Amino acid sequence: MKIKVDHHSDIPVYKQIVVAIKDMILANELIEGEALPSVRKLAINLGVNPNTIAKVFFILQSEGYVDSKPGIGYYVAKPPPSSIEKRLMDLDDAMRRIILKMKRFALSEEEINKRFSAIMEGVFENERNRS
Amino acid sequence: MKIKVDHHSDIPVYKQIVVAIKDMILANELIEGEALPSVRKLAINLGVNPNTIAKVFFILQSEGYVDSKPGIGYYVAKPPPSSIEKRLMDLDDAMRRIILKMKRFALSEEEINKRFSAIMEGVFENERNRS
Amino acid sequence: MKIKVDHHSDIPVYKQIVVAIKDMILANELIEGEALPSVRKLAINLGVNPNTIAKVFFILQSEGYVDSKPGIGYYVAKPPPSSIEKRLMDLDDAMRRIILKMKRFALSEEEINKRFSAIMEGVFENERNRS
Amino acid sequence: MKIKVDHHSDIPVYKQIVVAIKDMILANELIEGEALPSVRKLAINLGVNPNTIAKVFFILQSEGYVDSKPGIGYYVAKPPPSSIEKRLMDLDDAMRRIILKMKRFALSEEEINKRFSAIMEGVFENERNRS
DNA sequence: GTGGTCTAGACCACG
DNA sequence: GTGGTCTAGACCACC
Repeated sequence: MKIKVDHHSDIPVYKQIVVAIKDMILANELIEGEALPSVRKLAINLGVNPNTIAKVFFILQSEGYVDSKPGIGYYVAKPPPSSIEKRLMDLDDAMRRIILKMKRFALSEEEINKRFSAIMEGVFENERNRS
Repeated sequence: MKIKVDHHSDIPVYKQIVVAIKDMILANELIEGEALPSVRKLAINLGVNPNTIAKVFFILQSEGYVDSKPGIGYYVAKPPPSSIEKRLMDLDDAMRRIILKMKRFALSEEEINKRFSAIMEGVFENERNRS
Repeated sequence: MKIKVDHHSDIPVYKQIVVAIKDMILANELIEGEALPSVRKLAINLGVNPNTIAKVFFILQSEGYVDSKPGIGYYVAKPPPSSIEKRLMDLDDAMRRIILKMKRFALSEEEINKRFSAIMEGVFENERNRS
Repeated sequence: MKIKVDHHSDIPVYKQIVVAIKDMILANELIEGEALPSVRKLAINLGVNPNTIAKVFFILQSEGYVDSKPGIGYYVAKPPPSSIEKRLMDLDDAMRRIILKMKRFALSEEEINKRFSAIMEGVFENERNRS
């Protein structure tokens, strides 16, 4: 399990890991029933304190993303329905905020469209080349 | 000077204010040479401690966005050239990250385009109505 | 870590400590990766408020001299290259200013040389005795 | 009367002006009996507050560098004897401190001598060319 | 324990 | 009035 942790970010480490794992589950990169790494292993793997990972799993469990089998470990649960839609709306909001900032910096509708297209180009170029 | 401060955000108050003022300068909403509100007044205005504002101005000054005349007040300085370009690149990066997340959640290129257009629609509808 | 702090100097305490630590790093008396004393301990050690030390480390970090691992402590970073050269040029400038003052007080080139030699004598006498 | 005032220095403006005028007197650039500019004129000239200049003159007078003729103005007095020697010892001290810093940054006696000579060269080259 | 942030309140120098 | 500094003390997140 590969998660980038930024110790200098304002977002606390445990939150970074929580959303990273949530996103893996929502993106079906972790499938229902799959076992999560042990607290200790993940802690070493990510270079953080085991307490931090324990907190992460506690939060994920309380929000219904994972189940615990005491003495054995944690398993991916079925994510709450509509959680994916909610996540997408958050992304929409984030996108809207960025667009508003660009607009504030005097970028025209056209210029913003151009920037967006350039980024999309970069993100999807691999697929196109492959086909 | 109107700045929204969220005391419950992970981003510390002083940083929220720093970027808010930076963006006002970069967006030319504050123009070079203009006087900023005094530390104490802004502190009362935003409902934070004067020390917090002092820290904000200290950082803005060390980054070259404002200049202080001790005993008189703070003034908007000429922002380092290319700082606006750098800011726009940061926004591009943020947008790219959002797009990648959407893609990861199995949205197709087309679907992402649609979402983006819908947001742009919302942001620019006023202008279009006016014309 | 021994730093002399003069509370009656015009130079603010936090700046005195900043340059003292910077110079230790530039002089390789603190080596890269070495842990610095904790904020609280150094504060007690130097007889100043923890906030003052926090400010010191904040500045040193923003200038790239140290790195923080929140919850663990501060560590000496690799100082920006050429920072030592810049420091030496500052010293040259200071020396030039002194020489100009002496000249202004009607000291001849010869007399200034003599004063300089006398000082050098005092500074390096130990070494010479040893050899 | 030309004095450089640095509003961003840690040394308060009034002190900067005090030593500047003291040095002019010690260097005989202002001679005994000469009239000093009026408080208001000097304030405008240097771009500082008249109160600051008043304080400067007050200090200079209390240290015996100037006399006041109430209702008329300030005049250069005979500087306290040996004040010039004291000033030179201060300069020696400053020079010694610089040399010690250089030594700390691993410069050898030879290297320091070289730097000093280079600076002296620069300071005295005009004279030599003239002769 | 550590760093990071914030508040409250004080004093100084300067305008 | 202004900025600049410092103290005292608190709370949080993280190790």
